[in-house]
Amino acid sequence: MTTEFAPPGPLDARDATRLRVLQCIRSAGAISRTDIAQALDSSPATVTSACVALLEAGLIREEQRPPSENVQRGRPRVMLQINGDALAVAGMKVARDAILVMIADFKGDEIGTYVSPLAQSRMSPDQLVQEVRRALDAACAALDMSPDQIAGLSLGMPGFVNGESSFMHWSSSVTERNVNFAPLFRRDLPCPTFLDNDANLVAKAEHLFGAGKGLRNFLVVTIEHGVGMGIVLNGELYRGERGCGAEFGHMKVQFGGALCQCGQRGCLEAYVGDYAMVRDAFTGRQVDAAKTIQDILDAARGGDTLAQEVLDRASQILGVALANLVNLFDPEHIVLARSRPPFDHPYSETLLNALRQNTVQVDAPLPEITVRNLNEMMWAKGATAHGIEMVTLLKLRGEGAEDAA
Amino acid sequence: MTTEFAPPGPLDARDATRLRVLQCIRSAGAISRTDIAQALDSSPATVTSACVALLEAGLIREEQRPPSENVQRGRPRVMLQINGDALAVAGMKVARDAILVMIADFKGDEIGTYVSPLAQSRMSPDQLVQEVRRALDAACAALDMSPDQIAGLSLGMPGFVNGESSFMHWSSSVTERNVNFAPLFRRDLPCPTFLDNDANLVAKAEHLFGAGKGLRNFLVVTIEHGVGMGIVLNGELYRGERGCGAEFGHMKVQFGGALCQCGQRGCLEAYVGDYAMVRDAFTGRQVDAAKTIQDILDAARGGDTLAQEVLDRASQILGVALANLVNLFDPEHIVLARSRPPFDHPYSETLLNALRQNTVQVDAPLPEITVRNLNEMMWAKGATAHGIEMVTLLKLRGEGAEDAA
DNA sequence: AAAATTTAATTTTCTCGGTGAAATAATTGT
DNA sequence: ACAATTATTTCACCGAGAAAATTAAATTTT
Repeated sequence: MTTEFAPPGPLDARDATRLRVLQCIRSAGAISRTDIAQALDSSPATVTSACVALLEAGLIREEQRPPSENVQRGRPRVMLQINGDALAVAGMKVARDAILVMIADFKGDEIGTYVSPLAQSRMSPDQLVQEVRRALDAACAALDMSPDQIAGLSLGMPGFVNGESSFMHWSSSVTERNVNFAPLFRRDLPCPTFLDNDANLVAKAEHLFGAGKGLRNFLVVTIEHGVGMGIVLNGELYRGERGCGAEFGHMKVQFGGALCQCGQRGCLEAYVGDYAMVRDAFTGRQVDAAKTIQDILDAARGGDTLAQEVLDRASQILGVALANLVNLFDPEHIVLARSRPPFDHPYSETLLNALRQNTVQVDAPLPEITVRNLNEMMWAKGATAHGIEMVTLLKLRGEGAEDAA
Repeated sequence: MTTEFAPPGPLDARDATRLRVLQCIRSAGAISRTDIAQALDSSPATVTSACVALLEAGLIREEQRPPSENVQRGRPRVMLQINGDALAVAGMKVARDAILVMIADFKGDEIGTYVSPLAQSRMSPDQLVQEVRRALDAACAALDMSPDQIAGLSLGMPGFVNGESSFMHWSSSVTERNVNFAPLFRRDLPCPTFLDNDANLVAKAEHLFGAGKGLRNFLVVTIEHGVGMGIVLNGELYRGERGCGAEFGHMKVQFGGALCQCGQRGCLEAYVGDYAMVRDAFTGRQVDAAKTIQDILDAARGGDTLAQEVLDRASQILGVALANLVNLFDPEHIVLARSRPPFDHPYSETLLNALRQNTVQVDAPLPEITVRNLNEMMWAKGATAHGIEMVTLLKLRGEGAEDAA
């Protein structure tokens, strides 16, 4: 077992082909060599040799009994599929009060989840890495696994992060700025570890497994306490020049508008983030307990005019902001991802109207909008998707190295 | 002389290396084979063979007298440079009252310009192509050239255009919607002709020859009658899924705000476009003649408070809108391109302040902002840049085909 | 049931772009 | 003139991918 946790660099031509074949199999679920060749527009010979390598590496396997559905003449196709048992990865999300952990197999299927509570919501880098270690060990223990079985760990974190170098410019979870986490990970964690912005990871998950499968240009907008975004352009995650783009939550939608937690005014987040809506809906009222978004939804359903107004305004503002994204990026698809509590019907209706009314008018139809009501674990699941991708690259490079040795 | 005007498709590996070498030479101005090999991280042998092909095709040439500056021991390097005389391209911009033409050599240097007046600002597709033909012939005549000498024509047009297929969804210059210009070009024009959005072409020019040279992520914002944008991401022009993105001018900056020429409210353009500023500065006044932006600038300098306010507000709004772009794209660089009349000092100051105050705070410095005061011909020049790129691709593919024949 | 047919996958042979090593070219320094 | 140095070219080779031929595994026909 190697101990080199270098970030996966560019692949040579051969490994790139193997990766393409692997991704083709992954996105198809089960597919024959012939169909892979057709899908990738390459020769059967190339596919065969790539599959030999992937089979030897244990990353894929042949389906044993094709249920002989549509029986054809000729030699039957052998279906290939991802070998889920090949390895396991851990995906984690640093939230305010806990680290959320999901362990997934190589297929992306959940093996189990775990919530590791945090004493404070802000920590030093060292403390954070220790907490990650603790979370990993506890999750493995709870799932009856050994940490050795984890082939890679992907960590999602709010803030400005350069995912390629594991360098964090700033995060609300960390007391320091400008921290290079790579050496800390190497020192304290038993497996290759990758860091990225949390919304980027959700986008990656949608790209690999979700609504963005196979798409080249799409956006994932996360709406929770704050508002985040992941951008996939030309089939790749777009991170910006310094890893601090995609700050949809801080797009200014009103001059001198509502105060945002970032200290500026008029940010989208200051209108549609959970904290902002709670603030607006309960300002100046006698409130006996801490209120949440759920209380607003309940109040609105119960006929509370102010609550209804707050929801309505938020929907409208979000719709206009999304229209801005459509006008700028012209994406194929937008995924609105939210954990608890889910988007409501009236919410979506107002939103879609505002969207339609504020996009530039073309004959072509609007991009599709998918609303995803998930649970908190969507963040950790996003991280597993990224982890699987990273570990795959390591594996391919690793196998290549073995050949050479 | 071939007559196949097929759009340049993807290149094979060999032509791709030749193209990389050519671009390396172009961006360096003059460079030796050894340095090219180093810059492209490839072997000297590869560079040699690519250069042989490029020299044979006449696209580059060896510099005759290296002025023996820093004399070194050993065999002196032979400097290679683009052969400007290799070919000429025409760049055109469809403006409201004229087609602006620039003829440039293969180096990108201007051979000459020409303005071909238009009777109407909106035409049928056929009429437009005829006008283009007329403009080409007239420009060539004026510059003492034959249209046969033009290796390619690139046409910039406002509106939603798919640059890869020459399909126009909509343009303010054309009376019809959803027109495929490719067959019209083939029918009526004597050389390969390419269509794209005008702002995209300015971005291309900045990328090849201007402030964006060598950059991977940058934006070009054009501010004139309307507001446009070209986006370069990962070193390539980003056009969106359907070719109707980058509509920065129609980003909503105010709910229910000022009326835009697109019919919607609150668009950036409705605050900072020329027409909007003129409208704001002279509404409700006794005006004796048609006013222009220049009149506002003059009035403001002369102490006119309303004019000053209009300028100030436009600067501030543009600054906030640019901050949104920075927050979303995190670019290396933003070019503000404008022809007549130039940005003023106070304009830029207010703008930069608004920009600073509305970008997400990171330790990393803001992207650089270049203000470009150009003349009307910047649009046509942008088109020549694109034309050069397209014709280069044709040439490379063409030479390959000749080899085969 | 054997042979023919059909489709899938593998093996073989070949092509071609790129590379390293060796050769050649064009200088300066002694 | 000759050695040293650096740039470029030539040449033999490698390796990834492709076309063609072969083998494999089924069904259909006879």
